[in-house]
Amino acid sequence: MTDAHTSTEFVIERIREAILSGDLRPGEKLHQDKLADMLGISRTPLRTALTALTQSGLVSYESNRGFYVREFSFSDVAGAFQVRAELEATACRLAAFNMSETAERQLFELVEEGDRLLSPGSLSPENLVPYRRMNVGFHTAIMEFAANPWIKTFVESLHNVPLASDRVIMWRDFYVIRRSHDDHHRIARALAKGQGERAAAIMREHITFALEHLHTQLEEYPEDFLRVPTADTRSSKTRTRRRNRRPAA
Amino acid sequence: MTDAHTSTEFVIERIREAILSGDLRPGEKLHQDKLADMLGISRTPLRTALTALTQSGLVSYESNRGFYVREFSFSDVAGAFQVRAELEATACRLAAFNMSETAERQLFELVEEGDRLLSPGSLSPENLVPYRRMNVGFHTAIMEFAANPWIKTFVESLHNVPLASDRVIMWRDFYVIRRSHDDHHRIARALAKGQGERAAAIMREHITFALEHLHTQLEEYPEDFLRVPTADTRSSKTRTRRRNRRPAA
DNA sequence: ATTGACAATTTTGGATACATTATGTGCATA
DNA sequence: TATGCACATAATGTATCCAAAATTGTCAAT
Repeated sequence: MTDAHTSTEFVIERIREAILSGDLRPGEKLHQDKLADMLGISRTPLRTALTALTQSGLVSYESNRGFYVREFSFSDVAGAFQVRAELEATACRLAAFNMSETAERQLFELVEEGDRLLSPGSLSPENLVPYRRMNVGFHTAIMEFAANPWIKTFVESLHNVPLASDRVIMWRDFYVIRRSHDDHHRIARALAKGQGERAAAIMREHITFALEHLHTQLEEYPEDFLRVPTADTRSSKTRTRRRNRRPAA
Repeated sequence: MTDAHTSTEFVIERIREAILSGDLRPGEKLHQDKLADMLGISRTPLRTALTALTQSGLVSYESNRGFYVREFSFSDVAGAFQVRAELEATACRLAAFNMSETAERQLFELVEEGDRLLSPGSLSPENLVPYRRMNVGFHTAIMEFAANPWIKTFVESLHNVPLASDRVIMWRDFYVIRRSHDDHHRIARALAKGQGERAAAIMREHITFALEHLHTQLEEYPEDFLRVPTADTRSSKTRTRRRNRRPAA
């Protein structure tokens, strides 16, 4: 199934999934004993997993107080899109210099795959996952052609921000998807022709619009999304308690 | 001394320093028992520290084989500069919208501090550290004004790439420093006037040139820098051993 | 001499036990 | 009633111990 050799690696993946899927809620305390029990392991590999997830940004940590599911404000999400737009635009600019025959073919195949999935005139539920795979593949491919590993690394870590994750697809409005896929067409063609700046511009807008659209969708259909914790989830009592205690130490 | 409350946090900092300073060489194996002994702690907090450092990119890890000081190719370093240039340019563009009175003042104070340090007409060894602090402060300040935490996060992690770290200063050629600080002047003024694009352009070149300069310096005075591991540091024997064994698993 | 198999040793990964720090409760006091 | 302190409780951080895996060394066979 997974290629995780150690239980730590296995648990990292388990918890990441639980957080991104919303099984573990933002701000929720990650109780070591309880979690270890649930997962059927001891605290040692669990703690290892949690520190790893802390570094990759999904979990927050305070010395001697423990781990929490990290909370993201909407401004964090917006910022993630902003930076992703820049990074992937840069990827386009760089990729334009490295487009081999096979690279071109790979992009066009992904684009055609998208065409097939959208050809019915709507995105059926069973095509949602394949479409997402295609989408991820397209963006990833370009970052690989850019041959700058940092871009891919950072973009991946931005996908750990819940609503900025590429697992969110705007499936409600077919026209939006169609248009988004049209961007892919143009980006692929631009790259093939070595028009790096053009590809970059389309990509930047492609991602910037995704944020804008997310924003409007959030207001119209908030129930479609996991709650974004703008307010605090913990009781105000606990919070003041904490504030008062900390400075003493 | 440090504000590390746990020995894990303390050890993370110790090891990071050791790696960035070159005490621990790229590719070197991080032996758990030995390291724990040296640091006077048990393996548990050490392992925690190592997984944390793995995620932040300074250490590499293979299941059941252990931790190694991560090796960076020159192309990694170049890529780090490239991405940093884009990120900090973006920071400039964003910061231009958020320039408060105090923000302006803060920038100009840093610039003036630089003027003072450079006024003798050369950068004396005892001024090297203050200059570095000023430099870091300047770049950090702009990223903070940009109000997008991701930028700062990623740039910080790029500073973990040995030669891309801001602890490397090109002190040999005073004109280069002077010119670099002149960029700071212009960036500060541009931001103060709300000229985001201009500031971004200067910043991009500011960092792009730093890479170019590093490159020439590396060729002229390689002994000034810690060895960049283009070739492998481990014995070829160990390496073939590994290659042959792995596929069996 | 080289290769391959096997045992011995070392090293890593995980579980448990212990120490330390935070949290919560109750009581005394103002 | 509210506040502050002391103690009890619970949770985290670290050390130690055991199990599993990898590395090393030995030896026979070719």
